[in-house]
Amino acid sequence: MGANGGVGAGDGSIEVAEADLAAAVARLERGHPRWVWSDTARWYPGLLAAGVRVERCVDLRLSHAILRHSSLTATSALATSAPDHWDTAPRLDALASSPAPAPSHQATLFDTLDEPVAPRSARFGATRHGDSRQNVRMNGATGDEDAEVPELVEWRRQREAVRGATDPSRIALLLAAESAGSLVAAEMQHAGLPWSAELHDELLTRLLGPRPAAPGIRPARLEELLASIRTLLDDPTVNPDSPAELVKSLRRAGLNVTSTRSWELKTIDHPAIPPLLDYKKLARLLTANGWTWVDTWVREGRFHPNYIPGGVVTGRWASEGGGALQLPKQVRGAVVADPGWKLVVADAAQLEPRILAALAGDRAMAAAGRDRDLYDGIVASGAVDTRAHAKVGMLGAMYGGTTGESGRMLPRLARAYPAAIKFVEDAARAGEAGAVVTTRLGRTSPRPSDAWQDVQDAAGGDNATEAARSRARSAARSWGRFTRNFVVQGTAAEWALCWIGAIRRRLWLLEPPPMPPASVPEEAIAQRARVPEWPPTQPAPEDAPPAPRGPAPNARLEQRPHLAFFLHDEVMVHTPAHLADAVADELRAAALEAGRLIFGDAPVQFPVTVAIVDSYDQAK
DNA sequence: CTGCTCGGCGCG
DNA sequence: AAAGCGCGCCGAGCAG
Repeated sequence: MGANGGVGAGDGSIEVAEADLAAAVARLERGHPRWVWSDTARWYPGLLAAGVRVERCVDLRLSHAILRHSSLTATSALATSAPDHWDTAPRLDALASSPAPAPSHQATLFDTLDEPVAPRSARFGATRHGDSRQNVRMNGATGDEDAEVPELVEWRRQREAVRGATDPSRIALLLAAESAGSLVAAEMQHAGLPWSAELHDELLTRLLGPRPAAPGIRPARLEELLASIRTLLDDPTVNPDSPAELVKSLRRAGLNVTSTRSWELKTIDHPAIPPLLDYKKLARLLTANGWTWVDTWVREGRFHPNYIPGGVVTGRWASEGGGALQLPKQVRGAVVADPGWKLVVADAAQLEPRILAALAGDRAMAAAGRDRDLYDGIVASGAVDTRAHAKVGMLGAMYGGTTGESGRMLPRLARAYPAAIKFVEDAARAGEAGAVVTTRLGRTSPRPSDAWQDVQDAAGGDNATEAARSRARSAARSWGRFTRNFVVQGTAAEWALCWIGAIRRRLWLLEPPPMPPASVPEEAIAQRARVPEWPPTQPAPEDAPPAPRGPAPNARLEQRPHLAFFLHDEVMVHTPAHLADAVADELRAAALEAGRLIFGDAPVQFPVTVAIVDSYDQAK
């Protein structure tokens, strides 16, 4: 491909220098295309760094993973073909710092108007090792050239899989939501979570004492506690950071413990236990979220974790770097809005049991959650006597708990909500039999491993030992607990993806300027906020002037209300203060939208609690 | 020295 | 309360 700098080549493609890539994407973005690329995590961070936001995309890697395993597309060419590089391609964001040259990956841009309209496409390839240029190739509608574009080939294969699916609308929605989520993930990493290193230091100093001169030196408070522990256990050298050593020391002191878990220690009455529990709590704070953590992960007032959409089998996100999804409540006071900005924190109330009610079509449970706390509603129905019982009982039903309080609640819940309980029981039975289960939108659980199957087979014969049978039963029940939970957790994750996708679109269309001009009253701004449909239906025709929708693609998203954090069923938006109320409304409206997208008119509500705060610890 | 597992604990 | 699901990260301890 020939010319540099946007000059057309003979086949209708253009090629631009890498330095011009973001500008080219920003220009094309005005036509509201759907970018189809190999991997959002590979392509989008660079665009964001250049100040370019895209409206929508297809993430072929994430979509492929769903389609490969979904029971809704099991007979598709994609699912029945041999595994290829789409199954094994690593996420490429991590390779940026790798010494090895990154493999060539392509991205293709085209419009996803339904066939038979042939897509106009642009394509750019990864920079080759030692090559500073980047290709953008604009194709005409001819199919022969398209066939050479691996992304276009894969995209067609995926479309065929969706078209032939048992329920195309479900899987299509899942792919749209997953891809929208990939955009959110990259944008949140880009914008970061507002984090005050100063407040964090104050918090650590208050709890641990001043920062030690070097890592590895215990802070003053830990030294004090250590001295007490050693004295009270009469063991001047015990290291409480070593579970094995500590358990020996405790037993030498006459304490009958089998581990050093906090919950076990709490049942022991001994003077060494309180300082030991304090020590463990503070030592955890120091190692997980202490000064080293701040030095490592907070830069210029932001924590930039790497979110990994689809990183969990159930469809939840994972994260890496800084433990973003495990931020202890202890340190959330360091998450503070910028001056003149607010944090709007929302979480879905009792999301998983509500999801179960909707999945199972359980009208009684739906009614229990209508316009109130679901667990309160379960109590009001007379099924159980306290909210705590309702909660532990429902969690046990969804996780497969059989013992204790949770197990005792199950028969009562089964009487009051037979459809819901049957639903999770059926999912468990399927797993125990080695079958797969599928979420509402079509994400399917993995098959049990060969080792699992071997254990089952070994227990099948007439001469199987009792030990083998017992092992097989145990493994079967364990996998049943997994599949039981998979349908609920996985569908909840789908709801959450739809929620954040809707939030993302709504926030972008919220009134643009970070601060309103002095002459415009704030009320007028809120009223101008408009909400189109999501997922997007038909893009504007190519030859029509694009409708004015939202700010320019290269408006800085971090200067506008934006998602700053997402934690399974909870979101945080960082917003100029004058838009906080409007943001809160959008979060609620987006939740309504997510419920309708996935469950249509099912009479199940998905309420969210919303708090407008200055720091994260002020939320709920 | 690196790389691995384990115990433990943070989150939903 | 610590059972039943899903994760990531830490230090300790061990193997190579």
